[in-house]
Parts: sequence; structure tokens; C-alpha cells
Amino acid sequence: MTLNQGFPLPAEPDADRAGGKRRDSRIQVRNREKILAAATEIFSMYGRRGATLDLIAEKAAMSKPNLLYYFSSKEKLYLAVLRDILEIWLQPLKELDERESPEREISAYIDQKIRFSQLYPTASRVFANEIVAGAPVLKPVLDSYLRDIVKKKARVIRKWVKRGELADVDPYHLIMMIWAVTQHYADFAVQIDSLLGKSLDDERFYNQTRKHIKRILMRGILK
Amino acid sequence: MTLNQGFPLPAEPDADRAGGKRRDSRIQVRNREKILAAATEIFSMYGRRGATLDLIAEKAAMSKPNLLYYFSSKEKLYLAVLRDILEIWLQPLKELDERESPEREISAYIDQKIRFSQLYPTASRVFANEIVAGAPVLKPVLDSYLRDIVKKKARVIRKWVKRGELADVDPYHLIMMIWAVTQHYADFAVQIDSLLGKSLDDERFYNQTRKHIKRILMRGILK
DNA sequence: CTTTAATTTTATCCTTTGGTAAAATATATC
DNA sequence: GATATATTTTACCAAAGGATAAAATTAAAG
Repeated sequence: MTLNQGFPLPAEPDADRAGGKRRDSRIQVRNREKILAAATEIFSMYGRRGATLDLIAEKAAMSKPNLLYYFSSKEKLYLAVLRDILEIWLQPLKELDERESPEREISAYIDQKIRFSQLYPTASRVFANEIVAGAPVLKPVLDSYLRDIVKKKARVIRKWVKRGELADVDPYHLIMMIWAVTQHYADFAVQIDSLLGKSLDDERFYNQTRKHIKRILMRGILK
Repeated sequence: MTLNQGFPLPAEPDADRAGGKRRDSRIQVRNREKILAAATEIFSMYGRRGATLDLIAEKAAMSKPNLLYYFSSKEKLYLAVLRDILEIWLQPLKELDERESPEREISAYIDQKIRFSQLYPTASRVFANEIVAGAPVLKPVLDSYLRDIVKKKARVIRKWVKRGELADVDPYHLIMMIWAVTQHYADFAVQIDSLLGKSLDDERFYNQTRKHIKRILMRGILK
């Protein structure tokens, strides 16, 4: 679950590792994971500012100073959580390949996005929270890293349009439309539960949702 | 902007009105509006828990005790903000009319939703924040009021499908898809700004967005 | 104008919260 | 098993934050 190689968030030399030599001990790894999991849940519910170390510590079943032993501040912890999320969030987009057909590629992309919503709904919500709040922390990353990747992939989509394999859609709007729809099922899960009593955990509902989204979108954009 | 007649949020007899007789004085109305506007902005950025009365008071250009003179607690203020939002948020859906053609009605619905995103982006974000956080306050409303309205409108859509005026789409998924896409432009505005340097305030971008969403969705669902 | 009620300010309280210091305990290595 | 290092606990602090009390000021009504 530590997918942050080469990730463009300020990498803080080692600032939030415990100081000494014996790094990466079994206990170190286990506790950091426990904390990150707890933090993800709490941040997803209360946001960056509303979340408290007490709540996170409680959920991680350890004392607050103990937690601070692993992550030296709330802000560092929040950053660590975001780092993990953004990387897996972005991965699928990177895989869009112009050499394949748009039908195949976009369909696969939607599949991956909705799967992410199923597997990491709380992570998705932390991310949503950050963006809705105006991306106080992620703004620089959005302005550089994300921007570049999306620009590159917009070019791929534009190529498909030129080749006549896709209706004349705006690449950016298309990408955002896919994001909006797929993430909605994770971010607004409570609402969906209120309306339908269902969640993506339900395998039947998951597949119905997936197919429905794809049917409408693909019909909307294929020639 | 006070659209809360008959609204199903716990209506607190008069709890947050100033006590005496001379209610609804000019100054009373003006200050309550000023506070609600400030609160909407702060809640949209920091969420229900992350927002502070100090920040809201500052934005409303008054002292904290003065603010508390108008809204007796942070929670009451939050509730008042949500009340205003939910009503205008829901209004358009109520207008879906089965006697008209789905083409016309759904198109109009999308128009209204995207207009809401343009006119009240911060309000949209407060709402998004509440839902993403698990609807700690709105859950009961979602479970009853929203549920009923959506159920009713799902029936309308189903009728269109039966009449053969619409492709065989699931009404609930369709409604949520429209919500997801239209709200995305308000809720994730920072992201869009990072990627495109545009916002719905830009009239050209607004119309391009509107048409794009409609083109893809309508193509996706019309027979 | 005076009187009464509404509004605003000042001072203050108590709790929560992020964070630190240092002692205590556990773990690994020789 | 002694020693050094890593981890955890206990006790605490200063600032922030929600809220109240009461005095001071402003506005309305007669």
C-alpha cells in the first residue's frame, strides 16, 4: 500500500520517520499502517481541520503521543495519507494508450475508476474533501503533476477524435465526466445508501452500476 | 433567499431568533443574511467541524458574541445554512413532469442543475462536504424527504422508458449521473481551475460545459 | 426627550486540541 | 543477561474555540 515512489508531494527528507537507526522494523511498519488506516477514516469523516489526533489515535488504538512518535504532526500525517491516495487515484489514467481503440481503453478506464471507488471509498472521500475544501494542500500538485498528465491524455483522446473513432467530444470534459460519475459512488455513498439501500460492496449493485455508467457514456461518445 | 417554508429539518420553535418582540427588523434581517453568507463560505472550506465561529464572525465583520446573538450555537448556524441550501438544491428535481417529453424535461433539468453550480458553488460545496462526511446532520432528511421525492421522479423516468421515449436506463442511476456531473463543476472547481484555468463564472466556459454534458448524456439516453 | 427594548462590546470561562518532556518499559544485539 | 536503542506511557502546557454574563451603546416608540 506504499505507492509513493517518485511522488511529487514535498518529500520531507525523513522528517516523520522515527529518528534512530533501526528503521522499518516490523513494529514500525505495522504501526504506521495502522495509523494511516485510522487517519484515512477520520479525515474522510471530518476533513483535514475537523479531524483530531485524539480521534485518530483512538481509532488506531494507541495513545496520542505514541501516534506523534510515528508522525510528528497532524499536517505530516495528512500529507502522508494524501500521498498514498493520489498515486493510486491517478494510476489508471496514466495507462490510457492511444494505440488501442478508444472503446477498449475508455471502457477499461471506467472499470478501473469504479473499482477504485469500490475498494477505497474512504480514501476517495479524503481526496474529495481536500478538493472541495479548495485543495489547500494539493493545489501545487494539481497545478503541476496532475495538469501535465491530464494534458498528455487529452492529446490521446483528441487523436481518437481526429481518427474518427470517437464522436467530437472535448477531452477535458470527458475525463472530468468520468471522474465525476465514478467517484460519485464513493464520495456520496451515504446518499446512495439512503436512496437505494445499496453500496458498491454489494457485488450485484457494483456490476449493475458499472454497466450502467458504461452503457450511457459509451453510447454518448462513440461514433 | 429564505426558501425554507415547510422544510423538513428540525425547525426549532424559534430557538435562534433574537428573543424580544421587534423581530425581523431591518438590522436583524441584514445581519442574519450577512452571517449566513459568511458561514456558507467558511463551512464550504473547512467543513462543519473544521469551521470556527471566529472565522465566520471575522468574515461577517462582527464579533463572535454578536454572531452568537443571532445564532445561538455553531450547530444551529450550520443547520440554518443547510436548510437554505437543500431547498434550492432540490427544487429543480421536483419540476420533472411526465406529461412533457423526456428530451425536454431532462434537458431542462440538466440546465437547472448546472446553473445552480454556477450561481451557488459554495453552497454546493457545503452540501458536498456534508454528504462526503457521511451526512451526520442530513441523514434523516436523506432517508425520508429526499428518498420520497427521488422515488416519485424515478417513476416518471420509468414511465418514459415504458413509453419508448427513452432508452432502457435505470432511473436512479440516471438521476445520480446527472447530479454527479453537474455538481462536479461546483464541488471540484479548484481542480478544474488547475487543469483548465476556467470556471463556470466564465460565460463561454459555462455554455460549453452545459452543452457538452447535455450532448453526451442525451445521446446516451435517448432512443 | 425620555423610556424601553434591541444590539454590540468587553471580559471571562471551560473544554478541546496539537504538541512536548521526561520517565518507564520493551526489544534487540553483543 | 547487560547494554543500548526503540517504543510507550504519564504528566503537562499553551493556544484555540465554543459559549456565557453583564455592561455599554444604539435604535425605536410614545
